[in-house]
Amino acid sequence: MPRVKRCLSVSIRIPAGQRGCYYPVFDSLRLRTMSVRTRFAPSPTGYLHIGGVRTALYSWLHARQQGGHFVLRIEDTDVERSTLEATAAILEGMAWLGLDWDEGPFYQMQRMDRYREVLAQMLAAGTAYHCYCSREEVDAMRENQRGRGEKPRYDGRCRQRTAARDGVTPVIRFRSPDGGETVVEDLIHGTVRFQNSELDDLIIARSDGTPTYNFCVVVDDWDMGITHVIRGDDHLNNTPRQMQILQALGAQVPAYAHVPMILGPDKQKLSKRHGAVSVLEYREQGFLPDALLNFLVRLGWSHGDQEIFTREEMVEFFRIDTVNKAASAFNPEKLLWINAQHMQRLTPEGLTQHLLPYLNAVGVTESLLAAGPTLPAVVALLQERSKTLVEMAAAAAMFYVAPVAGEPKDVEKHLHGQGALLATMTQALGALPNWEAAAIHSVLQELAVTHADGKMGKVAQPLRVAVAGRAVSPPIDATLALFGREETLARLQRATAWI
RNA sequence: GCUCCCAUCGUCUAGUGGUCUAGGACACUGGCCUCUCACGUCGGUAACAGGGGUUCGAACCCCCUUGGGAGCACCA
Repeated sequence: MPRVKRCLSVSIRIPAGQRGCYYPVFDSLRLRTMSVRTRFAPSPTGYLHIGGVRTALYSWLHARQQGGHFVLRIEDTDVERSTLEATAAILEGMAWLGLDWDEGPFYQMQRMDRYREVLAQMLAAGTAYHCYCSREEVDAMRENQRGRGEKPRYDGRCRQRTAARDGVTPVIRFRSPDGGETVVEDLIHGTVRFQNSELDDLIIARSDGTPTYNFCVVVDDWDMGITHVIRGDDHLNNTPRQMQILQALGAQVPAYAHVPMILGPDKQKLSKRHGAVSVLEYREQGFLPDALLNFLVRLGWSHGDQEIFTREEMVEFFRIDTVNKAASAFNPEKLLWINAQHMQRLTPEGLTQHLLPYLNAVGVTESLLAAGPTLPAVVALLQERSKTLVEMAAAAAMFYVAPVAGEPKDVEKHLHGQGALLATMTQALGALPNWEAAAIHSVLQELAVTHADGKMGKVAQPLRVAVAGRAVSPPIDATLALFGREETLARLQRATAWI
């Protein structure tokens, strides 16, 4: 058994019989004085999905809150599946969300020399060895073990081999400890014990010399001085292996936090059929980055009864060790609600900045905007009746582009046979001394009394359909105020043709 | 098959042995507000997976069962 090194969050128990030492070893002093370094390490084999974003967020929050550093690392060693587009999408997604990194992005493909160097060291130190077993041989071994109801694992038959086997380029395997146990002190899951006998000698370099995932991660986390590895809990089973390699290297073992995964609304694994899984799709759908982050941070974590968090509050209140252990289901309705809440809390000016691209997307150009009412004023009216920026852009368009035709259903219901009323309204509004919401409101109220038994709805709805083209809009007085008199009268005039 | 993880309303969660006839939020739903749509506001429906322990006392501790999930690659 290799010498046990001191490390941060692990202890190794010597099997009964070999008396003596228990290496407790939680160096709390060191943990407190060492500056925090976390990382997010996606592999660029697809879009940046929502589950990845949450682990990125947790890592980022922990680093920001502790005044530490957040490192971005791209794990692109799977040459077959990694693409430049995916890398670009990841960076763009992170940037959109404002999850800024202090170091990187580092690319594993650019670190090959370093991996080979470490590999050579391990070979020399005897913590790794060449294995000449053929795939067939290993497959047969596993087949056999499965047949006996055992967990398939390499039996270490090349450990003692000193001579090369002709015509075979060997892989390199890690020489894992035979007995005892490896204990992960996970910040989220607590103490998790693994019997070392469960872990076999894993391949750390392929026969073509390229290093494998578990090895690269270890070397990178070590080199980059990562103090807290925050990642999906699908990696919990990899952790003891990584810890063993770290120990064999004489490196300090970081603290681990394995965050549960995100499930679809049906509690099944989140996939495309659940709708959007890529972050950038959420941007397209009109979600505010802070709202998405707020939703994600609450999925598996809470701070009293608080639901809405600003970015600053997240950084202040978030604690990685209070994250829930159980997987949680993605709830689109709640995301929508949180987004609406964030939209309401922004100032009209602030929200306007977010809205601009979406307006352009629906054809409201800069020049149309310049010719119409001031945008923050429109935003202020729409702010508490829009759940997404897309929805808001659609509603705002009406202020800059007059409807060419009324919604048939609404015209039928509210405008049909109202020619006289429209004419009266046109006249009354045209005669109004000052064009402002309160004055418009008074006029409409008078009209309601004189023409509609005092029912405001009987006046407001026909008017609304006439100027907005549909039966839904912000309060009609405020809407007309923003249109301006000229535009309002023009629209009324045009609407007479719809009747 | 083996190893590991997980388990409170439909969903996200609060709850760490008595203050729980289990709290909040989304969704759903009834009322109020109201020119439409929203917002807001007041109310309602709705949960400790099951079984054993431990204890004077268990949602909280232990064990088992059940049900989910992950891993067991020359993928990451």
